[in-house]
Amino acid sequence: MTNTVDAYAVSADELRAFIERAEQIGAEKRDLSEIEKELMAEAKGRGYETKVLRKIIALRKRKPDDVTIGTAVMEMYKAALGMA
Amino acid sequence: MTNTVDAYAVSADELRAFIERAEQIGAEKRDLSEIEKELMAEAKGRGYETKVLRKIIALRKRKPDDVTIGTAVMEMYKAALGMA
Amino acid sequence: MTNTVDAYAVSADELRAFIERAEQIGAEKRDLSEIEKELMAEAKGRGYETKVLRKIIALRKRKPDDVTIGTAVMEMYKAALGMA
Amino acid sequence: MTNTVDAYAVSADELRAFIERAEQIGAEKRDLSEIEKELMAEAKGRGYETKVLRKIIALRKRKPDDVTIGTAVMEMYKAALGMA
DNA sequence: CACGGCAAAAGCATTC
DNA sequence: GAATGCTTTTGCCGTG
Repeated sequence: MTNTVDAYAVSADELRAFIERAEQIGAEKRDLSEIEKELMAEAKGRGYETKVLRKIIALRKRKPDDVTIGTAVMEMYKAALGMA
Repeated sequence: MTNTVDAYAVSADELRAFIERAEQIGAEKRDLSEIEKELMAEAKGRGYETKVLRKIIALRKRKPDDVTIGTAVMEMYKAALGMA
Repeated sequence: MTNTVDAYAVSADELRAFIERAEQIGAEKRDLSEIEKELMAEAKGRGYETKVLRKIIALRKRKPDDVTIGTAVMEMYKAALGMA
Repeated sequence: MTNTVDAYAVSADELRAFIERAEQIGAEKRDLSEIEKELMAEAKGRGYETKVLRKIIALRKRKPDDVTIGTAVMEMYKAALGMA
């Protein structure tokens, strides 16, 4: 027979499982961040400017349309402000 | 003989390699985020409050930090301030 | 009569006003950071370890948070996980 | 006569004063952030794209030289990658 | 479905 | 120049 204690125990196991899986995913993300950091350090050692590298990557990630639209609005605002 | 064009070409290959490796890492991170999202959706379907789940996870991550900061000077300052 | 030029001019004024107000706020923030820096320098001159000071401040900022998250569901989950 | 208790008491007061001043500065910074948030919300309500607004502000904050140098390297990398 | 709030991540500055 | 913490940005989720 299933009583409240059993149900609670099952719930605790399930809860713990969810949390541990989430924490595992978090750990893997942190590993990837570490690898990325090392990669950038290597690039820097090879003479590249990591700041610009990151900008390039961000640029490629965005949809081409977003960039176009974004710059169009940007130009409009700059023009309104008398910026070159 | 190595001329500027060759050097430039090599540089381009190397540059491209760095960027593609970084983008690959980014893709893996996004995959993990997707898996995490699905995990949370599953937890929600099982009746858990994902908001609280996330807080629990954050709490467990912070707990070890509090242990780390137990220096002598810290304890002295805390005592002077009447902190537990 | 309102033509596009006038509308544009008005828009430019408004845009400029928003930006200048934002920049003013940014300047005030930087002033505060500067004051904080000086304060820490003074504390250091008085013999305090600023690193520990900052940790104390961070600790006091987190303490109220722990109280905030004391929901019933949270407590239930923590109990199920054997957390204090 | 100054004994350790008095010296300690004075130190505690001084320590507390430093920390409270720092916390006060932190509170003021948070207030400014709140005001900035409201300002941006107002701008959005007036039809401006806050994302672009922030970029404009960042642009004006940087020294003109920085922008030029940054874009030069950026163009070099983009060229090497065959980006438009 | 747009909006605002919230938590995670990235980027940045500052420290030693 | 490595590392820490802070600020800013980004994505996510619930809500009107």
